[in-house]
Amino acid sequence: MCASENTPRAPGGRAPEGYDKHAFEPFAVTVDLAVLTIRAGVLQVLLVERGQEPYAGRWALPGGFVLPHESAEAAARRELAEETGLADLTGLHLEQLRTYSEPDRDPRMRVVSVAYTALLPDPPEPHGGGDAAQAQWLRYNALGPLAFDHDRILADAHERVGAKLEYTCLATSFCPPEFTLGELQQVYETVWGTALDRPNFRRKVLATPGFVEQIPGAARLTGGRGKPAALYRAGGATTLHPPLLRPTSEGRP
Amino acid sequence: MCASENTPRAPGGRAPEGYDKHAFEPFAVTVDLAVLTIRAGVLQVLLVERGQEPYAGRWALPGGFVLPHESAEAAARRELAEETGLADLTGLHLEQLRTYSEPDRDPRMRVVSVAYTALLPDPPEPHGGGDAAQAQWLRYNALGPLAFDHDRILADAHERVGAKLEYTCLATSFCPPEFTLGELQQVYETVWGTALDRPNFRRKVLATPGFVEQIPGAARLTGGRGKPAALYRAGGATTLHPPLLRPTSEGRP
DNA sequence: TCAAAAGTGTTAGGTGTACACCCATGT
DNA sequence: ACATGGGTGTACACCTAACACTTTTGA
Repeated sequence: MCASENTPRAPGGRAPEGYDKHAFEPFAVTVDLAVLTIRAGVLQVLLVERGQEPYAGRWALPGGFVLPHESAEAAARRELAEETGLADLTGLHLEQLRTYSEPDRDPRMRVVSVAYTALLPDPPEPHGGGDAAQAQWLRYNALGPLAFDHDRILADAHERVGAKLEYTCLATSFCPPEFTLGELQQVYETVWGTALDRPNFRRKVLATPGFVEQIPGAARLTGGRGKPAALYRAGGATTLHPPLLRPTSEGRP
Repeated sequence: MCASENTPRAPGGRAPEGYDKHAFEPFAVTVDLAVLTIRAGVLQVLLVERGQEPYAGRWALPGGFVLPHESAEAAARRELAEETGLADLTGLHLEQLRTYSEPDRDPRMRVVSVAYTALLPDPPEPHGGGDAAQAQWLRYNALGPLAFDHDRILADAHERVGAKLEYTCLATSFCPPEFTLGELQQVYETVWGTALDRPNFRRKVLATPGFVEQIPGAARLTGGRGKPAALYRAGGATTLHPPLLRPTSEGRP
């Protein structure tokens, strides 16, 4: 609820009379970013190395404080720009994941963090913008334990992205403006960790109106060899009907 | 992120040296509850009437402040118990929806709210517990505009619940411990607002292992007339494979 | 005997899966 | 030629939707 007169229990059981902004222990509100990309068929995550305690030397998700006059989403967008050095975040998919609020998740103070998932096409080299600590792409597999509860946040992000690939057109967010169906399929295979049947994948994608649209006449050689692949753009649709379910989707209770 | 040394921009651009807890404008962190139930085939929402400005006289979602030493989920559970007067929240489905953080969503101060969706079986009469304002069940349709951004929160909750009915066993959370398949179907029909084919619904549910399990020998008359319906319990499964898609699921871009 | 609600059967058409096959290109 | 990756065809199992039909109760 918003600050209301109903059950207006400020810490200590007193009502926040007149909404004295400093009458109770403040919460810090931050954003955490799970930024994913696919480079060379490998799922990669943007991480920063911590220099101080706690968790000094560990990798952590990028993020930062939400400023007084911005929304959490605006904060996420700002932090992402600072961390990657990217000026234009066009083609970026940014989506709220969930909020993590365990009282002891940061040993120093009470921090409530709104986590966001961002998907980037191609790998913009993470040039640390100015004062920010250098951010780096690391393979999603082969990560030691991260700082704070960031392991869990990252796992939640991965799970969410995997699920949304099934029933949305999200996969194109991993792809550059022009891509082949093979590249699109590789997104699914990389995130899901399973191989897909190429002919069936192709039919499924093309049968979904608005998922992709072909760029007439364009083609590109992919592996140096083989038939040049037709190029596609992301279409206008956002949802998949019917969904593109992962194989062996049975038995995941 | 947690409060870290990376981009540690406290309001005003200064780093929060030593994490002075009062060095910056505090955020209030609250929870909002979208509590849904189905009574007599009608979707109902638990709401409280506001007595003070802003939005005096309007209906609002129940909720309250997150206390310093509890998680947002614990706060949601506590507020729900206070608001409904229910001591045992067994059989309750409580799930984080998303976080709303627009800077101007509460005109009095900066309030970041973590919204939760709760589903209750049957209608526990909302006996206002002690000091809390009286909460009431209102029909989901036929709601005037709510206070704050609660219209949007409620719409998001409805959308989320509708979507989760498709691929999870969530529907049993609307039902009492023992229910008929007709009642279960009514949950789907009420939330989705569409009629379903009874024979096919029945087969679908029974073919999903762990969705429901029959109580041997038990039966109940439902409409005063007609054949008594067999009774079922919720099973152990949580996900539906394959999903139970809403009809006319096409063309929802 | 009829209406109402539960429950069963049947069938036509669509969807997903698996796999065989052809096409274009570089080496 | 042959390997490599793109693209097409096809057959079969399965699922779904639609609807006819039977069963059990109260009025």
